[in-house]
This record gives sequence, structure tokens and C-alpha cells, in this order.
Amino acid sequence: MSTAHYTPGEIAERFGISLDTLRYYEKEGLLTQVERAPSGHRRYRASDVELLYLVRCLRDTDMPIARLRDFAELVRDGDHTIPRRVDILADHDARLTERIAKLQERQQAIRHKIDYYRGVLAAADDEEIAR
Amino acid sequence: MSTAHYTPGEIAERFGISLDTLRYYEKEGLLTQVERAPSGHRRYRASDVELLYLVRCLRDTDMPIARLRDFAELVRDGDHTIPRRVDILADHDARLTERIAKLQERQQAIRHKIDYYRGVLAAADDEEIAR
DNA sequence: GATTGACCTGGAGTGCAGTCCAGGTACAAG
DNA sequence: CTTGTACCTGGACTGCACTCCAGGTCAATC
Repeated sequence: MSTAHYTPGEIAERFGISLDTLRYYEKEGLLTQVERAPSGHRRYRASDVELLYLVRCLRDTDMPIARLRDFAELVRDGDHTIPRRVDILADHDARLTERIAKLQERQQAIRHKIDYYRGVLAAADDEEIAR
Repeated sequence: MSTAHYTPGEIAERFGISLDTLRYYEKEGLLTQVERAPSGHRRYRASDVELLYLVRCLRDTDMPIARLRDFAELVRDGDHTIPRRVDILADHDARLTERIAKLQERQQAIRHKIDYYRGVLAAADDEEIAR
């Protein structure tokens, strides 16, 4: 319940990821350097939460870890990298749009198959009734 | 150019997958038994193409191989398994709908971030002009 | 009859993204 | 002081879906 920081447990809970994954992200450079308590325990600040939120959005939409690392590096390098960050995000956004369109196409095909099968079943039922 | 069957190369080309992947699918039981020429070479028929098309739709929408195997087994078992096939497809369709919705949510968040960054850039430009 | 190209087999290897583990520290509660 | 819980580290392991490879066959072509 502290105001200034969050513990690893709180963060993991909040984002629905494991402590291992959280540490893995840090090790892979997806987060800017996380502060430590004198005990060595991680202390996550609001800025970490913010970046992690974006990281999760990008991972949930299947951006690979390597690209996320590049992005996080730009974040670490300061505000002058914002144009490049926008490029990465806009590119991802475009891919995502394509990807969603493709998924919807496939979904249509699957629904067609379901309808076809339902037609077969209905025909079989009719036969049953006619007997 | 024969009318009755397709070669592995033709199939791979048509579906944009590798020969290895094609053989892998067969080995994993995603296809019903594929015929062979006397030479031992595979000969794909229209029914194989049809099933493979569905398999690809389902894989493209991330159905795991294990579930596809279950589905293919039902296909092999005959028409009386159609109700169960419909269950599998309808379930997948529902998951897919959820999945697409989640992707779109994430996409909104990413677009928000892009807009935020563009706002920062615009503000910086204004400052530049004011100087 | 040598070469070429498409195909065959079984099995090993790859890349990605975590996930698990052993052995240890920090600290609050009983 | 012991117990419990949360956390630490480095490194090994896992699951999934391919992908690659060595060594071989077959049919047509030069």
C-alpha cells in the first residue's frame, strides 16, 4: 500500500504475469533499470508500470522480444528518440491491422465450414423424419 | 497438370508452406492417409486439399497441433463425428472472436500511445517556432 | 550412362518465450 | 530465536512448431 513504489508481487498480480516473466523482461532489457531497495528487492515506480503496460500491449499483440528491446532502448535514450518510437509503434499498428483482417478472413472460412456441417446434419435429420 | 492429383511441390506452393511442414502435418496426423504413387511419392487428392485448407485456416488462427490432430481423427472416423467437429469449430470460432476483440483493445492502447507521442512532438515543434 | 530435379526416410537441431529450480537473503510476526 | 513469506541469483529446462540434414530412390533428359 505504499504510495511511491510497487513490489514484484504486486506488479505480477496486476499484469497477470509470473515473477519469472517479470525478471525475464528486465533481463532482456524490456524495462528501464528497475530500482532496488537496500535489501536488493526490486521497487517498481509509476514509470516502470507505464512502460510495462505498453510492453504487455505489444507482447499481447505478438511483437517479438527483440523489437521490444529496441523500443525500450529508445525509451532509455531519452525524448529525442520519440520519432523513432512512433515509427516502431505505427509500423506495429499497421501490421496488427493486417493481422486482424487475416484472422477475420480465416474466421469466415471456418464459419463457412460450420454452416456446411450444419447443413449436412440438417439434411440427415430430414431423412430421419422422412423415414 | 493432371486432373486427379497434386504433387507435394504443387501443394506446398499452393498453400505457401514448405515440403517439410507438409510432411510434418501428415506425420502428426493432421491429414487423412495420403495416397502414394508406385514410386512412393505422395499423391494429394481433392479431399486432401480440402482438409489441408481447413487445417491451414485453423493453424493461421493458432489452433494448436494437438487439437488439429483430434479434429483430423474425427474426420477419419466418418460422418457420424460431424456434431463433434462442429463443437470444436464453434468453440474455436468463439475463442477467435474473443481473441480478435482483445487484439483490437490492445491496438487502441497502442494508438493512444502514438497519439500521445505525436502530441509531445507537436508541443516541441511549437516551442521551436516560438523561439 | 551420367546428370538433374523432385521426392523419400528417420532423426537431429532451431528459435522463441518463457518456466523451473537450487540455494540463499531480508524481514515481520509469534 | 524460529517460522513464514517474499524476494534474490544464475543457469538449466520446457513446449511448440517447425526446419534442416544425410543418405537414398525414381524418372526423365542430355
